[in-house]
Amino acid sequence: MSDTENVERFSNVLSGVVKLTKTLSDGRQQIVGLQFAPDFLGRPFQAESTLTAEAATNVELCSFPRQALERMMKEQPDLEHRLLEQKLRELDQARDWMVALGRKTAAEKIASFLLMIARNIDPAAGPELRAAAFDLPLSRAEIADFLGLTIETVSRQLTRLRGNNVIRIDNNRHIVVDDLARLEVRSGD
Amino acid sequence: MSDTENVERFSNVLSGVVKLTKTLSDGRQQIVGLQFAPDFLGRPFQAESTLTAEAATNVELCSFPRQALERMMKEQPDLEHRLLEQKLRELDQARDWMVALGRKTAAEKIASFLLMIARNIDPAAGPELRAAAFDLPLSRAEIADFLGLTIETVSRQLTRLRGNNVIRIDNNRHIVVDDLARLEVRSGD
DNA sequence: CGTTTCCTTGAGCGGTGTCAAGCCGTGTGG
DNA sequence: CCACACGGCTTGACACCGCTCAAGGAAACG
Repeated sequence: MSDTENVERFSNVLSGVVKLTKTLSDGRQQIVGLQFAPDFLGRPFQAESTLTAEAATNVELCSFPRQALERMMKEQPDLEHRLLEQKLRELDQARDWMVALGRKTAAEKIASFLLMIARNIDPAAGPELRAAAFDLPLSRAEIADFLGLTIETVSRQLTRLRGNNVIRIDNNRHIVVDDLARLEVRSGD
Repeated sequence: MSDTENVERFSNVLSGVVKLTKTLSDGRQQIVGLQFAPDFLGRPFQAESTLTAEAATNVELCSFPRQALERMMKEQPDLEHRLLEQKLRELDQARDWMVALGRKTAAEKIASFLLMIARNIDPAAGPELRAAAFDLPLSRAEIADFLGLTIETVSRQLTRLRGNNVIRIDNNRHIVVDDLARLEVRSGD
């Protein structure tokens, strides 16, 4: 399952990573959100703005039509409350990335991105893990679209982190971070 | 009233513009949201992330403590629903700006910013107005923090738009746009 | 007046983009 | 099994946009 998803439906992400993309008329793209399990997926109450949801990895979804959701919310106010909390979290995340996009250097963006993946990819991991190993859910091109960079800059910055022994890279996708604190230092926060 | 506001309280913006700012440890700042009348202001259900709300212009607020809001929401589910819709709009706006921050040039950022102000500053104006005149609610430094640029770049791009007769500038703050379509062409969307 | 703050303008530099070449792993067909 | 093509990634050379640093103008205010 790595196709574009219809946003007129709603889903829970059971496993995998879904990317939310916006595209300018001349083709420039920006990934504006990543949804990990067990996030909720969809935008109720309005015609969607020009937003595309696409699987970034193999994804398992629990999906149902818009009307079903809105009916369920009427019957069960608790559901609307949980939806609100999820959307508030997404808003916080979006604003964190705005700082990265607007004010961080390429090196800081890459470090922040790796940290964010390390902390989200394993749902079981607590907030205070010291090391991490994971497969990148995005290609270099997708990372570039997420960070507002080019493929080449992403590649150069990853090579640089490897050269400084902050990360190891296997198969272009698998990343090992022995000391997350060293990444954090470079994330600019 | 142009002071920092306590985010442990909640408010309706009755008039004026409030800016939401995030700051990195070394002082770099990014404005992550602008709230116009009649927007709602505040972040329920959780310790606030590091977000500062500050009046950008003279502002009138209708403010009340956190607990009052959460009590009112329990009693009146409709309120929680309206809050959800507002937060969904804020999320859409945040994602629009992520595209601007990540993928637009300085010139496009400035054009997009002016368009956005023109459309929000007068709550009465419909979506299809052809011309606009308004006072910028932000200083050059604040515009820079909003667009991920420097003061100098903001100034140069505004001068350039004036040189091309797309806008007129009085008193450094008052902007006149005779043809919004010409701005839209330069906004990159 | 002088001072301050905000803004503009210029000169030069650097980080990131652009363009181009080549590498590596994988799949495909002979 | 090899030859080849292909996509994803890396690396290098160079250009340019936007940043840095610096000087000075304009308006507000003492």
